[in-house]
Amino acid sequence: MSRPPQTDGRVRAAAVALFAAKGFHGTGIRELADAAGLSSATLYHYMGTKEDLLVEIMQASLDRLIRAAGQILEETSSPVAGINGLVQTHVIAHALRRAETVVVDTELRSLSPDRRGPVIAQRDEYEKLWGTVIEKGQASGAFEVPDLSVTRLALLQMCSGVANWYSPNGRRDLAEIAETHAHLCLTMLGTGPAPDLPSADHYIHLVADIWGHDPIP
Amino acid sequence: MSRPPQTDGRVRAAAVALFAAKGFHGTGIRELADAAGLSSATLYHYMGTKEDLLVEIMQASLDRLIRAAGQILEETSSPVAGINGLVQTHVIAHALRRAETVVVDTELRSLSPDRRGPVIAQRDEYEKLWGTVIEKGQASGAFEVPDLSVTRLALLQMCSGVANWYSPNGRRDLAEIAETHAHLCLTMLGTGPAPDLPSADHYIHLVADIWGHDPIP
DNA sequence: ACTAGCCTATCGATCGATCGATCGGGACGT
DNA sequence: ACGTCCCGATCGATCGATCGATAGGCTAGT
Repeated sequence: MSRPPQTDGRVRAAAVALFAAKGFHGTGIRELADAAGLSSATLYHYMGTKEDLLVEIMQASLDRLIRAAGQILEETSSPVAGINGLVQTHVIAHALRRAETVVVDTELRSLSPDRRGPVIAQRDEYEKLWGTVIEKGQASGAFEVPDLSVTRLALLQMCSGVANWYSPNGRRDLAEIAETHAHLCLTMLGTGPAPDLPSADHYIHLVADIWGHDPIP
Repeated sequence: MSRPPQTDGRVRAAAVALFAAKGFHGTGIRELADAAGLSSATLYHYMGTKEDLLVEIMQASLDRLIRAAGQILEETSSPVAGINGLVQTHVIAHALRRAETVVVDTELRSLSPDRRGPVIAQRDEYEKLWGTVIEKGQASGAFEVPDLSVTRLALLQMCSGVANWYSPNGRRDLAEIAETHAHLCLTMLGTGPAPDLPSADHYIHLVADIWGHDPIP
């Protein structure tokens, strides 16, 4: 049932973990090779340059976020339900795959200028999905926000922070954390209590479908 | 009026800027020496190791945040006014001194384990000030939050994010941004409209007093 | 069935460059 | 003469990356 560990995947998994823990420039290729169970020479059979590997990791992660958001926006109609889904999914992904999301959130500055553009474009594409929903909520009177883009940035930043402190062994369980964030965000947007929203479990399954079910958190 | 550029300050300023822009491990000491207008050998006349320099920068920054927060908590009585002050000051400091705050927020992982403890303790001390105010607000019925520590983390993360995108040449001016964040935070905490809070200018002056008035933002 | 040719996966050795850090000594003010 | 400030030269270590070589497996031709 569970996939046998392919070398290519081992390299990427090791890189995600190390880049998240010690930073891109703080991780040497020998260290990376050791973690993947290879020599540093063999590493280059599975990747281009070290920067290529970083770009692939970031783009794959952003691609999953964008796909998840698109799926949510298809299955919801109201802005309230949309934000609820975006927030919970974002929080759950940042908790269960905190290594790769931390890399996306912290290593943009490690990219050379010519590699940075496409990654930033992908990030902007994702953030634009949030902006659109917030704007619709504002237009329909469901939300009441003082400033659209400041609010969008504040929401995203707040939800991304989960990756910095979530622990699977922690006091609170994931569904609780996701729902708390959704509640905080919707309150911040000025909505009253919202009925009939999907439970956190729904979004946990959605994340598992897109990111894979492996118990790596 | 303005202080003549002291070499020691030039070194620290250059380090803050470079560490923020390229990361600690992404900044070489020759690069740092160039930016400070010195040789790499002379650099060591003004600092210990490169890691010593990083620790000093982080501790100085956290010390200022703690002093600012302490000053605010002295001059306010209600939790609403307290959070308003903490949020606005945090936002303004993260905007006007975004380089040093970015270093604090992103380079903890670059510290060796024995240097990390004291810095984390300082960060925890600062965050505890927020936690105490939130707790008092919850106890007095001024706030209505689903989870004290998740809320504290969400608030802090959201306000720190300003350092990632603020630009002095941007569309919105700083007072506007700070007040928007205060409004979002207080709404999130479930308070109604709060009268008689100090304007953002008050906190801009407070930040200038503690961080210095230099136009380096 | 045997083999020649090719592809994938792997490694030890090593490349030039850069890393953080140190040395001995010069210049200058007091 | 002593302390402060400064640097060129250089240290050993490590960096990211490439080299040539080897072992094994698959395929095609005979």
